[in-house]
Amino acid sequence: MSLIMKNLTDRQKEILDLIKSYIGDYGFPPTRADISKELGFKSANAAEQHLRAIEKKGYIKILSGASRGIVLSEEEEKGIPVIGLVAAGGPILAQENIEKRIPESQSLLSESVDYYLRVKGDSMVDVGIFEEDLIGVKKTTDIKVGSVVVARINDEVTVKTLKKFSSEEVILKAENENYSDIKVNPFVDELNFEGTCVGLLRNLS
Amino acid sequence: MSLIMKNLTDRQKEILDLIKSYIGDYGFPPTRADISKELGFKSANAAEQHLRAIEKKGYIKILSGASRGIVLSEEEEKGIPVIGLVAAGGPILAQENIEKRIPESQSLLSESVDYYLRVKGDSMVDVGIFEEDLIGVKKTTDIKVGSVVVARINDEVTVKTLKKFSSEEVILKAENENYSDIKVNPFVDELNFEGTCVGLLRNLS
DNA sequence: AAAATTACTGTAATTATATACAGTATGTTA
DNA sequence: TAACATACTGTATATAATTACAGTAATTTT
Repeated sequence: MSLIMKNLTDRQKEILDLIKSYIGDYGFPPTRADISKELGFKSANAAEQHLRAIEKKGYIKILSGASRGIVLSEEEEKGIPVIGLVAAGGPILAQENIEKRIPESQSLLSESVDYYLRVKGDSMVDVGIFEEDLIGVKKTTDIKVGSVVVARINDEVTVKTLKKFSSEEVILKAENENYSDIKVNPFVDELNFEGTCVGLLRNLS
Repeated sequence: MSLIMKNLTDRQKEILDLIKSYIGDYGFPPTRADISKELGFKSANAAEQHLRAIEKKGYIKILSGASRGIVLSEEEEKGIPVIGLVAAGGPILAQENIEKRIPESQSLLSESVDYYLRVKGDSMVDVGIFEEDLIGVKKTTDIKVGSVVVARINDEVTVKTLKKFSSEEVILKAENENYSDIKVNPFVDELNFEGTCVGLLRNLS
């Protein structure tokens, strides 16, 4: 079972995914018959019951009487969270850190973005990452040397280029000549990689 | 009448807008009855006839037999065009220049973007605009000194900071010490402002 | 001046859709 | 072990929705 859709059964998740994909294809939600046809149910009521169950768990809202009246719940369409300042101690994606949400950008950035992080400071200006820019972060533990990473050193979140990564030493490079490299000994300091920077968004004007 | 919706009558445009706004509110298109109620028609057939007319003009597709089967046509939801290289001579938004389209980003960039332009060269690196970045351009003739503008000088499109703007001389500044300012005499050279840069998008990884 | 388009009202029929009720079977929780 | 949740089939019905047909009236195009 998925970690995100903890409450939903596999079948229910399958139906929720179908609804989303149907909306993507047609621009409106499926009927009970559409769902049944797609999943091979012989009775439209199978779909109905699943929908009720999914609604009960809060993932959709069924508008009574309206045809195709399936509304994805807030959480489902809230979009990608934008993280401003990260409170010390908690996880980055904690509710208190979420500044707002940006509707899913689809093909906007080629790789999928888990959240946007508002950049503080000018330590990355040489690679064109400026203060107040939003960097698109993909959560991954698969970190590569040379890529821009979001790292957490003793509860402090920082964005830097990964220069060296070995069991004895990790070097994080600031892309600004006024800053020096950060050398971390994983045995001394607590170091976690939150993700890789896969894109950037800037609001001018 | 609007310039963009040239074919549609005011009433038809009103209905098309209603459809879009309804979809925005509910996540699915309205029924004929919904449209009629909203616009005060006493017969659902009034909506039907309008829909047929709008379909005939190519702005929507009506899926026969399907409830709420109104599909916005390609053009209506294609999204914001991405411009790669601009062919000399023609308008920036000419079909041949459109590389792809990005689904409307809504609140992504605070101001509305008319098109994205892929940046060539490194003349703007000092303000964090790198080669291959996409800058969000808003078409406007209301150009301000100090802002990053998209200008066309004798058929060549360039992105620069507007440094000076007077009837005798226009200075466009490259944000890179290796480049010198471009001084344009509007009487000698043909100069057009295509728009202002209101945002930036970058794909890393 | 005729034909077509726009912009509706009104009626009605067919079909599309939601949804209740009655079951069956299996697995899970209290 | 009883109650509940999951995962369906099958039948039926009210209502939601599309959509055809018949008009009226004003405006626009040919």
